[in-house]
Amino acid sequence: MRAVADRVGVSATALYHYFASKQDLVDRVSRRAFEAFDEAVRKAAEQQPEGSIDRIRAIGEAYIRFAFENEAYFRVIFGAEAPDPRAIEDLPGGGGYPVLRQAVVRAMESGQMRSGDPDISSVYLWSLVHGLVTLYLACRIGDEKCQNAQLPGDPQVMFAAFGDLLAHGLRAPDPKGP
Amino acid sequence: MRAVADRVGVSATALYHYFASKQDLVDRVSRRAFEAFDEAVRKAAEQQPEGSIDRIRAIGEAYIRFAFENEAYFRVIFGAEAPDPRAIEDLPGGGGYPVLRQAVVRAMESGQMRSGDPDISSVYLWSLVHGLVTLYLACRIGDEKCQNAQLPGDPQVMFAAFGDLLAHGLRAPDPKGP
DNA sequence: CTTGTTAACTTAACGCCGTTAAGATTGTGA
DNA sequence: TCACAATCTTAACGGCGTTAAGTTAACAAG
Repeated sequence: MRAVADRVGVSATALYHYFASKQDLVDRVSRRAFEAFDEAVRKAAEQQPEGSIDRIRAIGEAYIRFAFENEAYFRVIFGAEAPDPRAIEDLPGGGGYPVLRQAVVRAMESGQMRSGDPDISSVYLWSLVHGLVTLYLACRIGDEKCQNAQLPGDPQVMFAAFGDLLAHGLRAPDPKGP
Repeated sequence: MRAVADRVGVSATALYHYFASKQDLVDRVSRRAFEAFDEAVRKAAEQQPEGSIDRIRAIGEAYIRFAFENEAYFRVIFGAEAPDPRAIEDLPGGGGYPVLRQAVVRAMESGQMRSGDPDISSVYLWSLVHGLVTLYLACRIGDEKCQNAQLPGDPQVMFAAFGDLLAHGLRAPDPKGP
């Protein structure tokens, strides 16, 4: 609080006229973070045709881009400093999930994506990208410090490398045909 | 430190004969957490045949199980309170990655998994499961508080629901055949 | 048995933190 | 002009991680 107050040029206690507590201040910053995050994902999605796989890819890329260009924001959103977990759904944008889900539904309707429960597929994609981001933030895969230095250091590159697995799965094709 | 000291029945400053600082204490606890995590994943893997898809599935299930049965440990391992990110690779077990990678290599050799860069496939799986866990820890998907209450509240169930997507991918099969 | 040494532990205190209490200053509408 | 609310200040409280200095217990060497 004292540091924030200094930056604003005010005494620390003055902040308590605007924020009930430090947690309240953090919560309100994190709400802004959610808005920025949601906007970034939404804008990226809109630049690709509805119902396309490209749109889903663009959402994933925007997710990753935002996380690394606004690492502090991303940590506020999904880190341990975040407010009560349950609150996330109440925040603007719902963590980007609704945009993704909508894109998945449309892609299924257009026939570009295999149809099924859109929530399962959406959470699948969401988990994959979110996990990729948090692993890269936690572990710096591909760094010289890392035992897997042969891996791409750029999560976007890694995400691109996922393309084939995402599209066709991990299982070896049945030699007798599907 | 004072709380820990109370639990041990000792004054807070006495701890500084065993730990250089609070961070040092946390680091040493987190090293234990890594060991427990690695052991849980390794044991689960060993109960399934080498080179099988089941072994890979078991690793994923163990990852999820550990995270939820030892949530505090998991947060220490992957949370923001963790020590310097780069250190993760130096810790025992490497966050479970080597076990997974080995299982993937074997599954490719046995022909059960489509062959390719084992690191890409391993990080793919790792990201998926890790993301699933962190999303469930952060957002409690499927809670009554959540807008997606129709989703399974149990991450293991969700993971099981991923099976088909993992195996065959998201893309609609080409009507003209592969 | 004494003595010196070392490990284990204590109390007192420092500086920092979030926060509260009480009062001062300032601008505004009647 | 005066009351009032908004805005901001200083002083201080209790809690934190941590340091300094001193005390106690155990034990090997003479």
